[in-house]
Formats: sequence, C-alpha cells, structure tokens
Amino acid sequence: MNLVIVESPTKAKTLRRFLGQGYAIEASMGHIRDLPKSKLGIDVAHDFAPEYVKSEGKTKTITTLKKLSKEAEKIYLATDPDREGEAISWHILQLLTEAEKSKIKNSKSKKEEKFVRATFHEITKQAIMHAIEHPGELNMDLVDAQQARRVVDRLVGYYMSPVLWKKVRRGLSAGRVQSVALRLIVEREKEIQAFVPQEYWEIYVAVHSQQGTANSQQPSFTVQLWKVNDKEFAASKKEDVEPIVAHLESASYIVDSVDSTKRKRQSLPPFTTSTLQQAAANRLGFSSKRTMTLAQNLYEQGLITYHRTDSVNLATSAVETARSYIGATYGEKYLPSSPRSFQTKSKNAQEAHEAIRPTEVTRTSVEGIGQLDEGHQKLYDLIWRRFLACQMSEALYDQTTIVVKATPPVIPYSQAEGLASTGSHQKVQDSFNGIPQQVRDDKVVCLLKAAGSVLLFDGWTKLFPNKEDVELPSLTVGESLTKEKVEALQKFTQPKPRYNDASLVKTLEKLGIGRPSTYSSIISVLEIRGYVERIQKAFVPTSIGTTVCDFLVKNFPKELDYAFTAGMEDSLDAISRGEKQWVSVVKQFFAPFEKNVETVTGEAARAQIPVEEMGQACPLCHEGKLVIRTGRFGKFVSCSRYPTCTFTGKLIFKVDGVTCPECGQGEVRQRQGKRGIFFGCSRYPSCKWTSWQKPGTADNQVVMSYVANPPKSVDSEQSTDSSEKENKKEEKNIKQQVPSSKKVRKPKKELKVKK
DNA sequence: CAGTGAGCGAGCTTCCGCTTGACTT
Repeated sequence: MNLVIVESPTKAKTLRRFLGQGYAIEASMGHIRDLPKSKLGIDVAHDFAPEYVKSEGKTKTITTLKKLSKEAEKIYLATDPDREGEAISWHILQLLTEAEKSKIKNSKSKKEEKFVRATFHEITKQAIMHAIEHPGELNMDLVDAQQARRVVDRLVGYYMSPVLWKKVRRGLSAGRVQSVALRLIVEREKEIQAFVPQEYWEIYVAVHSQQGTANSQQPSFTVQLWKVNDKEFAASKKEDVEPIVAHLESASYIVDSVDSTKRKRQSLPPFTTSTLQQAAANRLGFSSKRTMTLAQNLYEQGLITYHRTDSVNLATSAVETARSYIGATYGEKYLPSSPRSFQTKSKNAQEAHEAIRPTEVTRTSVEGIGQLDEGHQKLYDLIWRRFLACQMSEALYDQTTIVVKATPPVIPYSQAEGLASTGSHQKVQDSFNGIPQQVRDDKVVCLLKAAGSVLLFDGWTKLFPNKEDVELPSLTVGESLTKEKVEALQKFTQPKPRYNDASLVKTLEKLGIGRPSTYSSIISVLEIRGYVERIQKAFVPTSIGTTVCDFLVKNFPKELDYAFTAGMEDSLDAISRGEKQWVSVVKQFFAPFEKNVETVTGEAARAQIPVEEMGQACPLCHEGKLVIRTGRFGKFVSCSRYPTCTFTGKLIFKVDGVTCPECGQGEVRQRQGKRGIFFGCSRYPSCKWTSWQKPGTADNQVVMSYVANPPKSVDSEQSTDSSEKENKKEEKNIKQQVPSSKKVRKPKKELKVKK
C-alpha cells in the first residue's frame, strides 16, 4: 500500500478516483505544525531557531497520518507545488519520522527513504499519474523561504503588537499585512477629509438631425461643449458660463466631423480569488467573506475548481470542452481560431492551482443541487460566464466621435447694425448684390463633442456584458442640426471613493500583500479589532484605527511602508533560488527592527485616542460632558472628567419625540440586528413591538442618547459608617475578593475560546 | 448578561497562511 498526502479532502476524493486500489489518500487540511500561539517560539539568540508545535485541532489528522504511514511502503508528499505546500510536506516528514529518529538514530535515513515528493499543477489523471511515476525530493530552499516568511511575520506581529498594548491600548494588534491594509484605509480617509471640492461646469446640448421626413423626428443625442474659440472649455463660475449658454441658445449647429474607428476588445481572463471577489462585490454586492463561503460550498460539491488561487492557467481539457460547447451553442463565429491563454500578472503569484472555473462546462446551473441556494447560483453563474467568455471571440465595436460646430446665429441685417460697429462682426456678403444682409459674430465659435460606440459583434460580451453602449445616429459632415435644449450643469470635483471589499482586495493584490487564502480574513481582522467600520459597503477607519495607524507609521515607518512586503518577497525568492540563507535574511531585517522596538518602547509618547462628544452634560457630576469611548465590549458613554467622575452608560439611538405605537409608554429605539437596522420599543422584552420602518415623520430624527448604568461601588454608600465596621468589612472583602476575582477571570477565558 | 476608560502591575492580549468542520448568534 502507498500513501498519498494532499492538502484538501476534496482533492483527496478526486485522487481516489484516479489512483484506485493500492493507494491510500489522505488530506493534511493545510498546515499541521506551526509556531506556538501563546509565545514567540523563536530563539532569537540562536539563529532564530523556530519552535514548532502541533497545530490545534490537528491531532486527529496527525494520528491518522502516522498510522497510515507506518503501514505504507511509500509515502507521496503531494501537497501544493508552492512555498507553503513545500513547507507543509516538510513538516509532515518531520512529524512522521520524529518518533523513529529518537528510537534508533541510525535508521532515520531508512525511514525517510519511504518519503518522496510528488507535484502536479493540474488535477487530471495524466498529470497525477506522471507525478506519481516521477517523484522528486523536497526542495529545502523553498522550505527555508517559507520559514523565513513565517519567522519574519511572527517577529513583526509579536514585537509590534505589545508596543501598541503599552502605548495605545491593551489587546490591539499589528502585523506586516493588516497594518498596511489599515494604512490604505486611513490614508484614503485623510485624503477625503482634506479634499476641497472645486466647482466646475459642464454644458450639454441636445440636438437632432434635420434629415428625414417632417413628421418623424430624428432621434436626439447629446453633445458636450468641448472648445470655445480653439480653447478647451473650462469654467469654475456661473458668470463664466452664462454668456456661452446665451450664445449656444441662439447658435446654429452643423456637424463638423464624424470619426469612426473599429475597436476590438479581448475577453477578460478567467477568475482568480482576487478578481472573483472583486466581480462578486461589484456585480452582486457580496462581501469577500460571503463570496469565499459560497465558493467553498461549490468547490466541495465538485462544481468549480479550487477557489483559492492566483493563477489564470486553464487545463487544456477544460479549454477544449469549452471550445466545443461554444461552437455548438453559439456558433463558429463566437469561437476564436485558437484557444486563448492568459498570463498571470499578480505580483507574488505562486500558481499552484488553476484559475477558478466550472468543472463541467455543460452545467449551466447549480440550482437544486444539495443545499445550494440562490447565492450559490448567482456566484456559479458568474464563474461559468467568465470562464466561457474567456474562450470566446473578441467583441467588435464601431467607436464614433462626432464634433458639432456651433456658430453665431444668422441675424437679419436690420437687427445687426449696432453690433457691426464693434468691429468684431463680419458682414456676410449677399451673393447676389453685395449688400450685407446678415451679420455673424465670429468671435464665438464652439465645438461640441459626443462619443459613442456601436457594438458590431458582441463576441464574449454575450456572456459577460460590460459597459452600456451609447449609440449615436449616423450623420453626414456639414449637415445642420436642430437644437432642442441647452443645459449647464454645476459640478464639483469628487475625492477618491473609500475602499470597499473589491477595491481593497484589488489594491492589496497589486501591492503583493496578502494571499488568496487571506484576503477576506484581512478585512475581518480590521473589523474585529475595531480599526474600521462600514458605511454601506465602504470602509471607514474608527478613531482607534486612525490612532493605531498614525502611531505605527510614525514609529515603524519601514515595516508600514507599502514596499516592505515587496522587498521581503525579493529576499524570499533569493532564498528559494538558493542564493541566500534564510537566517541571514531574517537577521538583516531583525537587527534594526529590534533596536527600533526598544527605542519606541522606551521613548515614544503614549497615544491619545480621540473621543466623540455627545453634546450633553454628565448627569452625575453635572460638570463634565458626555463622551463616547470604546472599551473591551464596544462603545459606551462616559464622563469626560474620568477618572474624577466615573459615570458610565449604555449608548443607544432613540427616535426623537415618538412613543411606542403599541404600548404608548416606551421610547422608540433604533437597533442593529443581524438583518440590518430595525426599530423597537425601549420596554423590550415587556413590549415586543418592532418595525423595519422608522415611525413618526421626517422630523423625528434618530439621536444619540444613553441609559445610565447602575453606580459601581456598593461601598461608597456606606463609606460614612464607623471605622470599626469598615475594618471588618475590609477583611471580609479581602477574603471574598480572592475567589471572586478568580470567578471574574473564568468567564474571560471562556470568551477567548468563543472567539 | 455584564461592563468597559487610567494606573496600581496578577496574567493576559498579538502575527500570516494553509486547510475544513464544529460550533453558536
């Protein structure tokens, strides 16, 4: 019997089909060993020797692997062909041979001989058989690159986080990836806050052709003012716009030029994790997390290929079936002469997998399969379309630019006498008798432009439509147009939008930060730590998020640099190529870093977290103002004079001036439920009234308010008691405090486990 | 369901990346 070890159980299932009898196939479920969670686990003084421990929850997997490996004649380490996969195999080897090693020192080579490394980039019978028939050895350079990556990440995270605990607040976190992601969001917010909108104007004229019969009007289209007397039009004030509008209102319009060019558009590559998350966010409104959960289900059902990938490669067989499907379903016109292949452009791509595609092209829907719902269907449909589209013919457009000239109106000579004397007007000679009958104001000549494209052949966009076409009528140069309406629009320049799931993932990938398996968890970490919140679907940094970011950027500029990961990746690549030693790479990073951590710990000032004022006086001391602070359990209300005044209260949102429509006694509160914001009675659970709609009128606004917490210390009421009693009480308190303080800690630990 | 913040300084927090269940809310 031979044992084949892969990472994912779904992959194991597929391999069982191909390899049949004589092979046991098991999944490692990812990494099985790692640095310990509760301590650094790196011997910094001795070449950063890592201390690896069995990963939590992997004992079952490990015992299964151990058992099977003892019975096996040969063990194929068939984890993913990338840096992490190589390391997983190495850890498995270490773990499965360690018992034997300690027993008989000399036999370790014999034991290790059973292990071979098998790699394949495609889950096809052919590729797998080839991998099994031509196994190799572990690439220790690749393993070392992974160890360097792991150790640096641990050092960055476990050295920087405690600085935050000391200088900002307990429980905070910092890391190579999360802190840079936070920085993106914080800096974008600062740009937005500092942005000064600039006023500008755009002028549009709706026109239509005069051709055709009198009773059927030609379709109108809109041209935008482009040039005024050969100068590009730009106006920032209403006063600058008015004379031009007046001119355009009375002008005559003729078609100045019509340019048409044929444009081809190639199809988009098939999905990777990053582009799938982007498209699902933009087109379906899914969060990265939701997309990945749905994709995981589709993958487990064998409906799509692996969903954590940075590769755009496609299995040849999949491309072939796609091509025959396209030819048969949409016709030969939609089938390019040769298959299309794509280049992975992602910066730190490891390409262990294929692109994300349906496993069966002919499966156009997954409705009714297993427990799959509408969300699965929507995501599957997106993947199916994108995959087929990527093998379809290019789309063909006719791109048209129309320029329209607006010249001064034709004015009867009799009305133009006064104008003519200014010298800025030309007399237009009457072609018959030379008497000026008309006058033109040649000083103002406007050019207006319209761009449109007409789809000549849809090609791949049949399945994956992109932008809406703007169709323009066909016109001849020199023909007159009838003006319908002139419209001047006041506009303001806009700042860049806040990041959302799609744009953040896109930017992280571009910077080479994070991996397909972590994009959605990066977002989760920022939310769980309270560094960012969402407004609609966009990320907004909180005050603590901004404080942490500012502190880190100021004190750890190197590690917070967007290029830090890129530089690290270069070094890791050098390790993989055998050109550098992993220990020296880590050493080079760590020496200045450690020194800086020491300096910052000793010298940096404690960061002040800004608090939001509620605009109300403290009901306890009447001197301080109520502020919103963020604590261990989220936001709460307290007095600005803390610790002098220890007032605390719950933060609530009430609808002003409305009582509960059911009981008529309670206030109406706005609450955050799992399915969104809803309104309920303050007397809940006595009164169970709820509504999705805000009661009352628009005047009844939602205002921040509070409910006071009961005062904390019982002792303070009795503090006027005699000193004898006080002393006895203190003794009792001390005795009681010992067990009670333990009781307080226990639920805390349970909370941690829940997390 | 409590109860948070600062500082007394007990013991604790924290990273990234690979992979699924087994758990509530």
